Amino acid sequence: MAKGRGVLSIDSDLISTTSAFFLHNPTVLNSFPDQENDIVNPKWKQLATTGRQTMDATSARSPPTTIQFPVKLRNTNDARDDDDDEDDDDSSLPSDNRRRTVIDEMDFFARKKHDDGYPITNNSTDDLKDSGSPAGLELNVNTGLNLLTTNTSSDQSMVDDGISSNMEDKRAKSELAVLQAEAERMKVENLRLKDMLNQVTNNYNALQMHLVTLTRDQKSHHKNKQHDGKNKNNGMVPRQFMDLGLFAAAGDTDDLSLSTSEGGRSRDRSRSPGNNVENNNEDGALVFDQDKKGFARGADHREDSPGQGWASNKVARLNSAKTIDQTEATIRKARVSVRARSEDAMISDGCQWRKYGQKLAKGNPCPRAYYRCTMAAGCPVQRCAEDRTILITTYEGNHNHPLPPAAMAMASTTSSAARMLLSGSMSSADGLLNSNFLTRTLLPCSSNLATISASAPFPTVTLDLTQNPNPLQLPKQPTQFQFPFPNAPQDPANASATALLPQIFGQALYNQSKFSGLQMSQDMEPNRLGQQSQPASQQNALADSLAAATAAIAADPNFTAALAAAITSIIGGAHQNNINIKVKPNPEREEIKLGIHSFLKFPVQIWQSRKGKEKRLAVVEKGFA
DNA sequence: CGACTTTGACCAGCGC
DNA sequence: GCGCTGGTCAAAGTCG
Repeated sequence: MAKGRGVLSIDSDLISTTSAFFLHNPTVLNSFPDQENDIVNPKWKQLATTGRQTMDATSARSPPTTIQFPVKLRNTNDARDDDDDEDDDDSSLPSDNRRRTVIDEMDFFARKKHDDGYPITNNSTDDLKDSGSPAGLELNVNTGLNLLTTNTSSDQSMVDDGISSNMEDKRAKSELAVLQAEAERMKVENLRLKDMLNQVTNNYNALQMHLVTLTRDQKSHHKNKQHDGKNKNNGMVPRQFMDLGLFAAAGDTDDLSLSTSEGGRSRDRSRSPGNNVENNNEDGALVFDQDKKGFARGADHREDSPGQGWASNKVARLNSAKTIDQTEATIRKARVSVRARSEDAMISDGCQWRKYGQKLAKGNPCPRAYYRCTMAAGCPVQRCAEDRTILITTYEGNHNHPLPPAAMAMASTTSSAARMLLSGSMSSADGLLNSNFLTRTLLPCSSNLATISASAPFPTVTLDLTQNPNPLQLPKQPTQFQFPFPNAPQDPANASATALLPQIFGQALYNQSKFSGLQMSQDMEPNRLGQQSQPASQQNALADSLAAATAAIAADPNFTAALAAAITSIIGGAHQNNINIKVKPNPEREEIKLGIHSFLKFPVQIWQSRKGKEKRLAVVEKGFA
């Protein structure tokens, strides 16, 4: 199996047989020929140890130590020797039959440069120049795709038989078209399923609301008989629209007076996913307070049309206001808690903080200090710190003023985390479920870094900068996202675990991009991160995502159709994460770059070993410094 | 003297 | 209703 080299390597056969890329062809795992002889570049090896994971499709059997997916490019003369191609060791190869001539390879890729009709140039990134980018992250991804198909005749014919490139192009184009159609079909189906899910969810909510209404109505009538008609609004209680979960739990109009406080604090958010509305409501959803004849939310009681009567036709307006206020209030109350080891009283994050209070929290010998940002009047960002050794800094709100560069990092971090949290808690009706999901999937590679609290008074993201991987936190992410890390022992469970990936990795990637700030936070205090102190923390995140994607693909051959979206997402995430992905030759392999190709929506570089017949594709991203 | 910290008082929310 | 707690205010103290 391939030892990682830290380069996204795709079986170069796919270059010549683009059609194989998405075909659900029988898996032909690419055994990397020189796995034993291939000396890993020390630097790359280091990168691999930082969390780079093998993306080799064979990882399930024998987790590779890196994500590199070295794929040999079959010698066109090897068409008849497919079975023997697995033995790629350059030195061991019979020179005549196994070694692709350099000319062939050069021609192969050179054609891309000059042939407009080359099938894999369907996207517009072929203008990518060789990464003159600074020596930064080398992201080598072993896609683990079964890109090598049994149909290698095209490759062979292309070179050996002298068939014109036009025919090959036509064939490849047609196959590409088929694949694109397939991808489109799956996309449509995915959307359809999504709609179905939404519809089911809506129906569920509607039914639940209806049930609550009926129950409440029944109880209200019963109450009215006993309490002098104290409550006149029993027929339609607006709160049920606002706070379905609470309302269902309360089920009594007499409790409405408590809704302001109860809704925000006392209810257990983790009660059930079905009470998802409650989750949102707790942190800002409007709650009708009958005693006050108006709306209040959580802690602050913001009057909205006091005394206004309620009727069913107010629902739309109410929902609209609810959405706005939810967003506003949740943004205001979302908290980002940063844990870091520090001897100082507070983290120097570039902002000016003024202490305005200090309390001794019960049961905690360490005082809790309250700070207020003094860079601008009314800046809502506050933080408190406690504990002697571990400084817990809780940020709440967003700065309402320009920040100095020094403060940008933390501000960005917390802001990103807060947004992530909000997106997780508000964009979905899953409530707690969603939060948990976020925690596990959004942070597949950093679950030990960040946790999301759904039970706290306010939605809180905790960024833990103090720890090495913490066993007390999420049960070792791996149940969903573990991939063989370099030097990590083989874990057969991974094979089955990867089966779950197709369902989640996409969103994980998407969410991870939102969570870039968390990764930034790692970089902010590299010395406090133990194992994560290496500068490749971001790379790790991306590598995990890549690993997830590729492992997912590897786990399910039928999933190859998602490759385009997957890697596009990855690269997209890289953009958002501002991660510099670059590729450079592997000196150990004496590689030469053959060219740059557009592939999918991202450019790839093609590298070839000078001596061997191997080629590798490297996903390359440029433009980041 | 201004900025900042300290610290006790105050207030509101929450639980019992 | 009462007490506890968290959060805030503001006066007094400290420091440069």
